[in-house]
Amino acid sequence: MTSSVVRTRFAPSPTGFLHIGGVRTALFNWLFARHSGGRYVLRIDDTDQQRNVEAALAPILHGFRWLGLEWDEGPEVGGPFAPYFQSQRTARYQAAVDRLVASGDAYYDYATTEEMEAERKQAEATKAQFQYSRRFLAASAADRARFEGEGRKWVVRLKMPRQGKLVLPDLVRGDVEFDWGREADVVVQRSDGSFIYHLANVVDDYDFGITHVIRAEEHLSNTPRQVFIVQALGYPLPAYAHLPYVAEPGSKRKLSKRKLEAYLKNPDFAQVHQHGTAIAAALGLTTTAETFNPVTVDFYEQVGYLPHAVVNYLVLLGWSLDDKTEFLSREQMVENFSLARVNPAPASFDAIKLGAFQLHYMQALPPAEKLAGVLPFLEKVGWARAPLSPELTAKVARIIQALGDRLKVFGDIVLQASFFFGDEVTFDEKAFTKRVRAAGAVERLIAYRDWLAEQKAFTAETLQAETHEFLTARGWAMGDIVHAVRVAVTGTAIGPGLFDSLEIIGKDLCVRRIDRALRKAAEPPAM
RNA sequence: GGCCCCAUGGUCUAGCGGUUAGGACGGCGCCCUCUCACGGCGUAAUCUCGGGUUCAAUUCCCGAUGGGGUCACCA
Repeated sequence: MTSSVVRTRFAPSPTGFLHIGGVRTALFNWLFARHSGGRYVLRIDDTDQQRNVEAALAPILHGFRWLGLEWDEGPEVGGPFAPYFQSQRTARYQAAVDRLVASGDAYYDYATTEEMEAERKQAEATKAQFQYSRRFLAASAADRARFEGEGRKWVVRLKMPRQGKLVLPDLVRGDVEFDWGREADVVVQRSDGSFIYHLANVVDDYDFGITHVIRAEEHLSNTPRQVFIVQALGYPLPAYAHLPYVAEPGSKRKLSKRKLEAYLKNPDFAQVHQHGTAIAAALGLTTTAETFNPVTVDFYEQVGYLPHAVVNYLVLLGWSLDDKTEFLSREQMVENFSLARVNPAPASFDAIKLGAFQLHYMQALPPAEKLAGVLPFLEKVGWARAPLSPELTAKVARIIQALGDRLKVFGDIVLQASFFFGDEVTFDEKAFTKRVRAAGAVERLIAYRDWLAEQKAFTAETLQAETHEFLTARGWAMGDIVHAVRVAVTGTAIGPGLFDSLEIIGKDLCVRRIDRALRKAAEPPAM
């Protein structure tokens, strides 16, 4: 299985969610393989017999595809070393355990959990370093028969060395040293016959010809036992690179998808979450902490981020090209990526900064692509249905143009363009009070309404020019009319340029909406 | 607690002995302006501490402190 070609892997367990930290690790594996002209493998760690592996895996595979992190071998694409599911590879693990036992590097152990726990407590009490006595180690068939006669159950443990040091070369951290004597005789096969991750992991990496194990730092402490298995089995040692983990917003603790509540106390994180939630609400999506969380990539797809913005943000979390490059194309990333430039310190997740990348790439997006990106959202709220008529296409294109940079994510369309669709408009009461009920506003609004109804060329450009004349003729300023008209016509005080809005809405509807606002202004304010 | 890792502004980072410590996000101020965004200009803010080594330490070494990871019949 030795190969001179670089082979990396990412091994998600099918949990149903693609964690942003996991994506960063996967991205670095992907980039390293692409940079080296190697292969990137996706392996599924489903040793825990879960029920709906397929259902739990689908969103993860979908997320990777959305981000453009295609795998060369793995689920759905196959490959020369299939199967890529751990649950289907147990024969390989059994063979490895048998060899380990045969060579004396592992043993059947018959200690009960309680007995093991007692030894651990004992060591703790005397402040001694815990080291299993191995008194239930079965050295022979006779031992096994005896223990089993006592009704004991076996487990297979590694017989770890109790002397010497392991010097582990790490591509990110340099040499890391461990004392073998501090490593426990960990279980590799459970009493039910199933296998522990570390064993499966080593066997799979060997079987798949993985040359570089690039994973998060949390695995560093577990590496000695894996190295022991590698060596006992006579496998070549892969190169290791332990990446810093992605930390919580505003903290250095490891990011976890289970702590949404806590992260929402971070104002920046909360702001991004709230923006997404508003879009989801407009789309009628039911959102839960599990399915709708800025720690999960799903969130960004649902809200309408550009995948490359997410990738560009993530590649810079722990890696940099130089002192000033912020925006990198996929090609630049592949060309320049190196493990040597990975920063060993953890980096906290900053959703606002991700938003800055999103804005940048959105601004650079050609109008046709914006139109395509916005379409699914329009369909979801029922403002449009594919295929769009030429008129609707033109209207949406015009709206996107008018929205300009206000359209930060595709989902913003449903938040910011509602008054361009349908007849009725919902008035923002605060804005209505401030702008329409203001002193003199109604009179000016009536005058403008009558004037507007007479206008022939109803384009933003001419409306703006003509409005100026309208105002100077009366000695009014732009501010005297614009705010009330905006609220009357769009219902809200914020939005695209007023004349763009008037043009898109059209004369008749503008007049009707102003009339409605005037009627509302004539009524007493609702409490 | 043991072991291991880490340490430049609030955040992401550049720096690999001599720099006015650079960039980005965010903040603040001003400008632009029909609102909101965008944009422009400006501005504040960083080398955790203590010892060495050296003519010279943010940079190299040691220690402390702080932060974090990991110690399962989870992955």
